Amino acid sequence: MQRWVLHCDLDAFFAAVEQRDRPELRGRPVIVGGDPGSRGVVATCSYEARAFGVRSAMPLAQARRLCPHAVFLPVRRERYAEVSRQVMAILARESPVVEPVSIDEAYLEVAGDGVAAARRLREAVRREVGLAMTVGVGPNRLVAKMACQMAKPDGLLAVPPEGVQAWLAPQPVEALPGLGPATAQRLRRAGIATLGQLAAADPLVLQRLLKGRAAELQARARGWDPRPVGVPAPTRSLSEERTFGRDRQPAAVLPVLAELCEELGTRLRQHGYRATQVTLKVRYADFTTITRSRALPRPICADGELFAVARELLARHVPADRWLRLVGVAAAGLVHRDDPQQLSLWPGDTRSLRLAEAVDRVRRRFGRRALGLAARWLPGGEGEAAPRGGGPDRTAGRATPTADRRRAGPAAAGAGAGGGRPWTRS
DNA sequence: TCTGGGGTCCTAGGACCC
DNA sequence: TCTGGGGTCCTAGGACCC
Repeated sequence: MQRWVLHCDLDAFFAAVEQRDRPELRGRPVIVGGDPGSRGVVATCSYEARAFGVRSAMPLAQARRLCPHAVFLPVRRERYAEVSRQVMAILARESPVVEPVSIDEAYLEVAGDGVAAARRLREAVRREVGLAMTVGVGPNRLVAKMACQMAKPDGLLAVPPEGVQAWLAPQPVEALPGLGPATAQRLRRAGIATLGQLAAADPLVLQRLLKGRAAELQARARGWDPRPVGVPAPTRSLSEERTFGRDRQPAAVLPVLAELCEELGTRLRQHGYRATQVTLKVRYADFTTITRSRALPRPICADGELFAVARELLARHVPADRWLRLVGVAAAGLVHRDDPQQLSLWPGDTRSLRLAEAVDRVRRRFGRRALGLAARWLPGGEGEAAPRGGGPDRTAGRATPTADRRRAGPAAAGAGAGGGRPWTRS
């Protein structure tokens, strides 16, 4: 029996959920991403907004100029995740082989009639969740995804194996997923503009243009893609970053960096990971971005240990008088708790892991900021004067008034989903 | 116009080792 | 005087995706 790959993609997902939840928004341009006066970009916009030229990743200020009468909404990630789970559950009824790739996309493998399966899925998602989903059907992931792109919005396109080459050949090179503007420009300058030309190109010429990606991209241009469905790639890194409302100098960045390290540490421990590499990311006011990283002698996951490394990288590599618009921290070189080989390499370092997990239990009970690092780095906090080596618990009972305001403020105000004013950031 | 936040993979130079 | 060869790790940046 013929096996088919389906690529399912929810149309204008965030905006569609908002229009579904609030009927008065239907038929109107809706832009999800936040306050158009803030530093931010369009996460998703409805097709009504796209008619005005608004696109994903466009600065919100530009979107407002193009479409001033649009409704601008904040991103309600929890809500979209909930709707996403409903859709994924419908997909799982159709096939045991489902691979979600993002909040609004999944691959499926089915045996038999791929088109009939795609019709059933589209119908079920529309009826049960109230959303439009485009489905591409093909002999592999690549063809299914490209068919889906072409069928949007609210469409279904199937490309049978024998039709793949003829279907691909006339398409522009940038239609190939993974081949972006920079690579497309290089190919075009060499006279390669279509997938047919890429498929037929001299491998030696491609080697010069594309280096290590030459063979893979040429194979894909011919419709070849051996990647299996249903085998999610292991996690390689986790990160947290924040863009400030107004630029800051390094000293004023520390409280944010401390919070990011707490959030990152919590996620690492949730998934049972520890990191052997920490990277600090900084974006300067002129938008140039640097990363500075350090490999660690043993894997870590405690907030304070992450912060110590990140802070040291900041002090060493970022001049104190420069203005920053973003700071971020990433954990890589991940080792998992259950990997016996990795565990035996570092016996004896379970103590800090146990301590961090105990902190997580306290936080689940008393709130996210309990036993936090961040308080002492707030303006007016203890900052550099804080005693060293005391562990995170030393600051718990001494939160500053500033910290107390923060504790009671945004978290409480934003608690009701959709209850907060639009555009307010917590 | 003024540029989010979360990821993956590739390249390339230098250090270091045998 | 003219300066090996190969492998791995570390680090930084860039392309790309949703």
